[in-house]
Amino acid sequence: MPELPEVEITRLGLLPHLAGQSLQRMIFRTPKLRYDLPSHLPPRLAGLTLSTILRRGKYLLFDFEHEARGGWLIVHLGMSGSLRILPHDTPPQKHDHVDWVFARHLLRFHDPRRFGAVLWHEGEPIAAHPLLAHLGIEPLSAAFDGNWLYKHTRGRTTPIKTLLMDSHIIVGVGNIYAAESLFSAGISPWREAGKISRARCQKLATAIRETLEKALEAGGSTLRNYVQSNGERGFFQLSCQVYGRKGLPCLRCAQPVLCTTQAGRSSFYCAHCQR
DNA sequence: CGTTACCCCTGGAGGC
DNA sequence: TGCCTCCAGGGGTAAC
Repeated sequence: MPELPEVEITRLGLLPHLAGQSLQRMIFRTPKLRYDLPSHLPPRLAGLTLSTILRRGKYLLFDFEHEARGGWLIVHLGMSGSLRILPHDTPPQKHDHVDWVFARHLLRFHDPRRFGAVLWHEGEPIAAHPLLAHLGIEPLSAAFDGNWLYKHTRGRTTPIKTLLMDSHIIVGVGNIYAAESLFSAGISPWREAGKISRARCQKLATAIRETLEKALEAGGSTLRNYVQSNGERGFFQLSCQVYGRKGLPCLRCAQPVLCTTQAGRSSFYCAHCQR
């Protein structure tokens, strides 16, 4: 479910409630998500204070840096994961896999499909973690623009959509926002990445940035409702131009939106508007 | 090295 | 109502 904007909104939602709080204990109800849980989270994590939460791609990085015995809690939401702040006595429900009991709040990880990841990292800079070390550029960073995209697509024969979703090149762009960005830029998801002109790379880079920022903006409005004792907070739904609209008229030209499969993922696009 | 196939899971939708 | 099949927004890993 979550792409970069949803993960960032999660980070912003958690931060004011957890920063500066000490972790009292952890509760595991599931032996493993993507990775084994207890073996990856040392009990001595309890007692540490959370200083801040960072994000790299779709990974949330909880900074428990504290004198000599600190480290980082790494959380990835996978396809269906979510993190919520809850009152201490909230009974767990189905698929509530992990609790971090802080002094004032409970942080709870919920993930029906269990593709999420929870890991602990210490002893080296967080950027050195094997899952983070080879991640690509942040699409909202100043360094990401048309020139960067042009340079890094040269020589690539893979379809542009596949490249956009490759986290070793660009992080955070998932299936929905890849489709929406390509529609916005008028580029076919099947276009060979290395053959896209500099001008169109510029257009695409802008489209990616604007698509993500628009989603962030939409999510920002839900922040004040972040703390809920029950029910689904639910991720905001960005209204999609092409994603999920197979067979429906293109909102630009009214031709039916197509859906094909690329690298095992569905690709929605308009063959008339996207070349 | 670049690219692709497969796999980890559950739940919801739609067909019969 | 029930059973079956297919599909889902991620991403690491193995294999070519």
